[in-house]
Amino acid sequence: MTFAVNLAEIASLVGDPARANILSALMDGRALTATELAYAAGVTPQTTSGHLAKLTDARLLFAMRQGRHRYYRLASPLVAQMLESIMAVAVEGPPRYRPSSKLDEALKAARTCYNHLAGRLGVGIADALCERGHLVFAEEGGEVTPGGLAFMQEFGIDLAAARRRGRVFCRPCLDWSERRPHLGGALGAALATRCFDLGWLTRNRSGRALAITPAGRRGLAEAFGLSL
Amino acid sequence: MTFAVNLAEIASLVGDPARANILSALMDGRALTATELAYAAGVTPQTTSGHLAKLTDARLLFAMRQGRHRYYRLASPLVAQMLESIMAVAVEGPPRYRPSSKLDEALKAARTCYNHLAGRLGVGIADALCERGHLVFAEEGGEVTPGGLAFMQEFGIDLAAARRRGRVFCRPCLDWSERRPHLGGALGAALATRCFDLGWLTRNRSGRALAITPAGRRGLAEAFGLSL
DNA sequence: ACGACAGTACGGCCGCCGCCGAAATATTCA
DNA sequence: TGAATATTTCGGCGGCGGCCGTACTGTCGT
Repeated sequence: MTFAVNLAEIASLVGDPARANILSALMDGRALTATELAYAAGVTPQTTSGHLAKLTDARLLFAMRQGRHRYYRLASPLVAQMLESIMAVAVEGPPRYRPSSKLDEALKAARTCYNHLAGRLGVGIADALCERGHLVFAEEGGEVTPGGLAFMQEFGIDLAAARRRGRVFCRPCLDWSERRPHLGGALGAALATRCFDLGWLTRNRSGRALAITPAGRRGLAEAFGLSL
Repeated sequence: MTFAVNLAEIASLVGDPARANILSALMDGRALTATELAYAAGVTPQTTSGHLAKLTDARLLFAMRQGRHRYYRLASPLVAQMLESIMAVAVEGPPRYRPSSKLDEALKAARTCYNHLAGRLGVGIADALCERGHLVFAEEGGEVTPGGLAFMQEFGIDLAAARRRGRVFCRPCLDWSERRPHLGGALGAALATRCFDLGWLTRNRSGRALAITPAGRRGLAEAFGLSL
């Protein structure tokens, strides 16, 4: 049962609260320093250092030195996908007492998921795209229609660059707060990037929650018919 | 950080070797008794009982009494998907010494993945379907073409019943041994069931590995052009 | 060169949790 | 009813592993 051994090994790495916090903080695809992660994990830097070493050894994280800092990021989209799928199970979990903090509320509204948009915003955009026939999620995996490609192009997305990334182009990604799919993959990432470039969305400092700017409010309403 | 707490909670449940063995044994979607799972986990029934209680409390497993037996199965396809995604990360993992046992070899050749086909067999079938234009996995999620639907119908699959299941109809599922997608979702399950019904495949006792019958060898060659 | 800061080893403490043996409860079969 | 089997509960043992304090190695700025 060598496979199950590996299964347990990876899962137990995620299974520690401090490490789960670290991974969770990296879910937006950014790279953070060891000290920042120590703060996110809620333990001392020494302890964090040990955790980071374990996660890096297991190839869940990738570290790059830059001066006297060490930036850590998730090793691959596969890792982000794994964390998402665990989240999806976790929120379905036992009917426990679940006090929803203000932070959680912000996360539910709009956040990044690895590098694409999630939360009510992400699902809303996906819904709008589906409704207009730009995207088909219906019963199968997901596909962009020719009309959808044209729409994306006009929206300012470099489709050729997105395809070149080597990642899955269009992936439905189960949103753990909305329990419905939003747009992932390279296209989802490109769409998110474009929204940032347009100044429609800004990252909350130290968090995955996103804020929608006034311009974003207008733009999203016009482009996708969203009223937020 | 209430979300990360749940993340760690679920992951740590999977992170114990005994429990990972249990979950792994249930990955084929069947329901097994506590004693069978004790054997699979490699621990005594008492210990297993404790593990099963934890997994059931967390809604990873679902238990149903039947006489003096208690049958346990995965609580939902979501759980199976989570386990798959952890596996996917695990096999990409560190370049450790990985002795491939005979059992592993059998698993790599053909196995069930929750309730559809995986391993070289599963990937081979998916490839054949793609090659003939019955299925499109290329860059996006995955979709069955009209021709594919007709093929499935002719193959003896009740498409209406498959659609009614409430599950995703056609899902690409990353094969952790082949590292390429095979056919999952309700359609994948229906296809697997049909192969069993035709007597092409038989389950290995106490395991997810599958054996291909002589009739199966002929049938798979004829229907999908597979030479195994 | 020196101090400040980021990050990393080392050592010891402590608590959680998995493990089993023994025994209790439940259900079937004779 | 009584024996057999399936499963659970309880109690105690043992070890792994996370935690921090202390101390060491780099790297930057002045």
